[in-house]
Amino acid sequence: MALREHEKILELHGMPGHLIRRMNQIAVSLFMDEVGKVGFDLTPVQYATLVAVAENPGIDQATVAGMVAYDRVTIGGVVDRLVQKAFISRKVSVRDRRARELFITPDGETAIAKITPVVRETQVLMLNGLSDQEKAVFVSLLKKAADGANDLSRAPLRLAL
Amino acid sequence: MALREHEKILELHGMPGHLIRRMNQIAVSLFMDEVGKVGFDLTPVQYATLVAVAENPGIDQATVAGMVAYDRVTIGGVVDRLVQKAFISRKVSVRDRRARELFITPDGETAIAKITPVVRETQVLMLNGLSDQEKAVFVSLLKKAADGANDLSRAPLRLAL
DNA sequence: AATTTTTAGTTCGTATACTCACCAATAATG
DNA sequence: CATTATTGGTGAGTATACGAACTAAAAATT
Repeated sequence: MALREHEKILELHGMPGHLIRRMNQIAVSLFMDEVGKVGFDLTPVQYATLVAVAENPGIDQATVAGMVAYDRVTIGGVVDRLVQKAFISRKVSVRDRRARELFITPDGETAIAKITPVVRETQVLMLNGLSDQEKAVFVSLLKKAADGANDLSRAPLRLAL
Repeated sequence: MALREHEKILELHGMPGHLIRRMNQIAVSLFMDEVGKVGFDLTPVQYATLVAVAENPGIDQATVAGMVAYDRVTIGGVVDRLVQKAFISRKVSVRDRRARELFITPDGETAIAKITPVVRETQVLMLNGLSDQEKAVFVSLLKKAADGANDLSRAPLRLAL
């Protein structure tokens, strides 16, 4: 490789923020690969949104955004693409004409059924550097950390009462 | 809130992939806030790139990309913005006319000096849901997991020999 | 009931974070 | 030494992931 005489190990590589970003890259990359292998072109965000709609028929976009911890704008775009793929349908609510009610379609149900087992496998695969015991500890700390710092996020998780 | 009668807790919320994404959101959000407070508008990626260039004067873009685990295209854009902010300079290499040698400017040095302490504090803040001992365990598992799955990433970490 | 405030969704703008395809230049191979 | 393969950087295209500002509609307040 060119021009590589004087590299140093950066402090960066021990920082949780940097490591978390790398893990996120790995998780997204793996997700796309594995889901692609079974014939679907779906991102992690699209999958999360699809599941949230499937489990809560008629849910509106803002509530979905809260459930999966995204902002409204991003979810708007994600829903656009899921509608285009015919995995969900969207219609103006009669009760609140500002809101759009979301429903899963038969194609969407099929996609979830086919993809979900792959997603579960992916969750294990992405931690294949850790032992089973370490995996358990890691996930529990991850959960604790995410909950503890939830309010620091721009798009905090918001579950209904 | 509207339309929120029938929400369920999603399986999603226990999945490492989802939790990692949320932690990443939190980390980025916190970084921007804290760095903004001391008067700088710099993203985590821009900071990582800036540090890599500062520690390795004359480094080319592809090598920087490997060091911070990004793809070449993204780093190209990041470097564009850092050059525009006058934090780094870019010139065509004499040894390899394809490559661009990157150097930090005095303004860039100042920025690093001012920002680095804030970044270190941020790393602790984002884990404030964990005890000191848990923080240590978490970071070490994070490192192990990221190294173990490095090859699964689209933009794996590549350190020089 | 009229006004104010809040909320759902979208549009616009910016910055990652990639893929694919391409060009120019270097390195490797016969 | 000529050809092939690889590499550094960029352009085009897609999908997050936000902030700010806007419209329309509903909720809260006076």
